[in-house]
Amino acid sequence: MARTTGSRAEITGPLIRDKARRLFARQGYAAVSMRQIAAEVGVQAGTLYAYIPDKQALLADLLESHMQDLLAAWSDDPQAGPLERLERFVRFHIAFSLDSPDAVFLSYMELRNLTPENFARIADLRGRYESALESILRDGVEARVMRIEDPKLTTLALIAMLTGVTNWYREGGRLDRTRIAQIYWGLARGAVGA
Amino acid sequence: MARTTGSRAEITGPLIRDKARRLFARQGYAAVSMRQIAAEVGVQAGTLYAYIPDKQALLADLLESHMQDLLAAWSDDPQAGPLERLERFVRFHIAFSLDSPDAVFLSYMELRNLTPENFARIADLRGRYESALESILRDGVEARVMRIEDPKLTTLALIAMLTGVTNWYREGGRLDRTRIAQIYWGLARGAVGA
DNA sequence: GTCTATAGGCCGATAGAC
DNA sequence: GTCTATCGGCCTATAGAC
Repeated sequence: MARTTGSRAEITGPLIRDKARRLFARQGYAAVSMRQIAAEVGVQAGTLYAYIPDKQALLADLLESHMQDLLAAWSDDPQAGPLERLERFVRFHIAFSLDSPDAVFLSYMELRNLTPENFARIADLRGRYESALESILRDGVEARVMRIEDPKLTTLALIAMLTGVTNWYREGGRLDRTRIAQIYWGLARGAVGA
Repeated sequence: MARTTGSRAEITGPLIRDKARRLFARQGYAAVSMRQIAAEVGVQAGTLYAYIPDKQALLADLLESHMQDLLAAWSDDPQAGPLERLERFVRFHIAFSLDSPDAVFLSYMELRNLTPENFARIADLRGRYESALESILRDGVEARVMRIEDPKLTTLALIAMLTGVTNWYREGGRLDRTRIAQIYWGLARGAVGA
């Protein structure tokens, strides 16, 4: 079966998502036009609509699949002690954030540009991720290896602190990834009173 | 001297800034149109241009005056001990953030939509604020009342953590402001190893 | 699968009346 | 100081050719 001239469907689909993710993260969803995305991909604007229903669906898809990836990649170890589990969470979150800085940045920056239906679905996924950390903190308090005034607020505070890494991290900067993770783990451990 | 019919210059100017700040914070700079701002203010779109040169200048003005306010409001006490100074900084930052959540949110969300010239000016102000915290941390390490692996990274981490309060705080929520400040101070104190 | 062309609309900003 | 009217441009999304 002959291929249509110029057909590159196998790469165009993922490429649209990659380029859109990058542009949305750098300029913001509303500031990026479909023409810009198309130009980065190397197709005409109309072609994008063979892959996505509309711009909103593209954003929702990027955010939802990021949250799904994040949840799928995280696995708690209920056998381990709370401090060990927290350390794993911190290192996991930092590593994931540094591997996918655009997706992470986007996912906590562009929730407000989702339609209510899309927002609800993605906020629910985010809530599950937060719960994963919160349960570690509650177990740590119960086991008396952590001192935490308010586990819910501490969860949000720790995630905000860790996610902040995407605001300043640049490849080849002063600190390497292992060192950064080490420093953040020290901060988190201290914050929970361990 | 008779007033021009409908003239309300004394309130229109500040009102434009107030409404723009709110809209930019909620929807993002690029997603808000001048017509939307004008509608909120209660004037026609053209009228806005009697007060501001263009949309970009409006954003830059909001961000710059916020940073100026922040810097003017913060006063360190070099006589006090590092821990006392850190506590004051944490409580100040939380109080300021809860008093002006839109401005704070905007100022760390919309830097990317500034022109390079505006960005440089405002990033410099932000840098001064970060330096205020960093010098406290360095003094704390020197006085051996804090244990910090990397004062620069810790500065950014703490500010990200504290500023995160604008992401979830709602008036009349579960925790009151004093309680929130108390909890964050506990987290910060632990994070710096005190 | 991708293109060209375009519809229909909203955008930022300006000109000039009152 | 504010209005109305409008310019020129860019936007999302679609239609139809190849």
